[in-house]
Amino acid sequence: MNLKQLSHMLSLSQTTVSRALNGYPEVNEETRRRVMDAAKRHGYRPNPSARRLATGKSGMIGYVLPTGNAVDIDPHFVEFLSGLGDYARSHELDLVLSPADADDQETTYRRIVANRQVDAVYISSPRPADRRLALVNTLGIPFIVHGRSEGFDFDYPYLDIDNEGAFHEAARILVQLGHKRLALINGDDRETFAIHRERGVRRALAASGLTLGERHICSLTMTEENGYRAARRLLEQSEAPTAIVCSSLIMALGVVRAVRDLDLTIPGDLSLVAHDDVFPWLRPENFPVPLSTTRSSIRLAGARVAERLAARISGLEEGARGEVWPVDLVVRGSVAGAPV
Amino acid sequence: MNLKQLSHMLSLSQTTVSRALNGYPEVNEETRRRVMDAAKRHGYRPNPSARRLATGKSGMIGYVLPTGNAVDIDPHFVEFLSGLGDYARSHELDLVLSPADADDQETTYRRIVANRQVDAVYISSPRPADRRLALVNTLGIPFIVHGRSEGFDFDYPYLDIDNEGAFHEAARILVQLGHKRLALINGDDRETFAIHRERGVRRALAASGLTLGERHICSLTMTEENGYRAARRLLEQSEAPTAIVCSSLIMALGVVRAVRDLDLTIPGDLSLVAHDDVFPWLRPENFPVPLSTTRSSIRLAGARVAERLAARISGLEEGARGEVWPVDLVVRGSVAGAPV
DNA sequence: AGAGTCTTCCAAAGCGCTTTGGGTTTTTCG
DNA sequence: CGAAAAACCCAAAGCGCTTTGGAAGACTCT
Repeated sequence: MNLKQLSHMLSLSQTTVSRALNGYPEVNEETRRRVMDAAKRHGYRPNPSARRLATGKSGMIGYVLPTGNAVDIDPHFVEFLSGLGDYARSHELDLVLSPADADDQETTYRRIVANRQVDAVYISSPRPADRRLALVNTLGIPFIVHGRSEGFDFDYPYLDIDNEGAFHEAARILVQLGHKRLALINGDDRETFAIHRERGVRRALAASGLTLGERHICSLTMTEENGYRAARRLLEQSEAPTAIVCSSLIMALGVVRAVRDLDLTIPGDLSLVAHDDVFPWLRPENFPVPLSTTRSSIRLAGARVAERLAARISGLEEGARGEVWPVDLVVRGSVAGAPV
Repeated sequence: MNLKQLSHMLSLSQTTVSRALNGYPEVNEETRRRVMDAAKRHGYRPNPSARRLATGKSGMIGYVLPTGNAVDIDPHFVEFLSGLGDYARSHELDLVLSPADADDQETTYRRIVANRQVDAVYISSPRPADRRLALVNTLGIPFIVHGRSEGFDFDYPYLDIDNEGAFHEAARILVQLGHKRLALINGDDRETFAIHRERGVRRALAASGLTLGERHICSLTMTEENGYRAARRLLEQSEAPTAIVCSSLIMALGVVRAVRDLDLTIPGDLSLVAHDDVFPWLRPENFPVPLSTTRSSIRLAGARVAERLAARISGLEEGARGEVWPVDLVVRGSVAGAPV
């Protein structure tokens, strides 16, 4: 059932039927009703390929997926996706993942824009002066960044959590509890979120005249193994920290294991706070010692990004509005006063 | 730069240029070279929307993503995606995720097929007599199932691992080590993989005249917390198992925690084997006691599914070939003889 | 040399929709 | 009551590609 058949069936022109269906004003309400009705009754759905060719709009949002043999997709991605998908579903938006060589994403961005494959894109895990941002900005496709970049002379729309504030707060509490030697187990410090977190910790320490020593900071991809290694390295040195702030729950698993291997205890010998993105399958309250966390649902972020993307596509949102979400600090058993 | 311009520029008809570019035989090799050359030089890329409208092919593969407020996307998904994306990239295939109400995926399948949005789809986490399978089969779109269903009177193409064999082997080893009371902590037993795993364990036990008691089997979604709960329930009963076979590494985390809470040890009091899908961020050899596993890379499966999907799209693969991958049993420190 | 066969190319007809640029009616209003 | 303005509808021209159905010329074969 296509437009031609439908319009013939109604003894109307394709123009009128099309207009009626798309809500244009120059059609009699009575006629519109007739058309809508017939369309529904016959299950008419405009062919998206045709519509696309005619309008250039695809009704899809895009994401360039960095791939490669040595490239691992962040497990956070799937949670973000849950939220995104949840919103997208209710608005009949599809998501197209365009896999790209992790070292050359530009080609792919250019392709999907040139081909008008998607109406908007989102960018995640941005770095300072991230080239993807500059690119997408000049290409002129609607976009939203999940996270933040830095060092651009233009503004851009983004959704981020207050990483600096969260880690500032976590560190502040620890300092208040008497800890003088804090350590930070961070994610890859080429990414902005990690930089912000470090900044937050440093600022909290500085407020009490403390510093974050070179040997008290680790930046690694967020795996259990790296958490373990970092913790071993930190805890086996002479000036071992009495508190650790950790960028991920998965790394925290490794920290806990290291602490055990070293016959230390939490929170007796070490206080631990980690960031929790809220995975359904791993919850901080279920750690051997309930884990204090800075918490922010990455899933909600996904839904919000989708929402804003949809708004930008339909022209409801304009400009370069940045949105920063506050982060909860949830104190559980893993923090205590500094050992004497 | 479109076809019209290019062909005008070459003083050829659009027909000829199109044919030259798409490798049709009825064009002079000399001419073809000229065309190809000019196309490359001017960076001509056929408009996919137009091509789509004309051919009905989209160059994309689809996946219907079950979503909903209470629906969590399996963290395995992201690993599978890594593999899929890795292959897709090298073949300029995009993946479109169509979010659907988890309770009504049929509508979405019908839509993407009717709209010819994708050239093929894959289906994951199938259940026995899975309706999606029957649907997709009648709709006539190329597809591949990752996993297996059961109870259909038609064959279908799939890629699965030998879940039954893997768990049979794991249980067999444990029995050989003298264990008489085995337990199984399984995933959601409405899914085929879980059924197969249970079958494997039962078969191994039966071979030695043992059985898997009602109280020695748990089927839950694969979270750390559920692993913990299941283990507690199993280990606190009178006829506590001396060995557990567990369907996921994430659940195994919970098992380990439970064992500790109960002041038991692995492998002294309990032997443990889990299935490992090979996550980059959580490795069995890094468990407190290195974990024995049945191992199969879900990422490789993703790549293979993409490969076969591509083959089916281009007509290189036909029929309903099923492919079952063997699973490695990797024995590490977490298994030992049954306690006396 | 004429008939038949390849080879090489083309004009034009789709694919199914949106949108432009008018035409008719009908309504409004001085 | 006649003219200007709305209201309503249509034919046809795209969007950019693929593919059908030939046509023209070059080659082969008897």
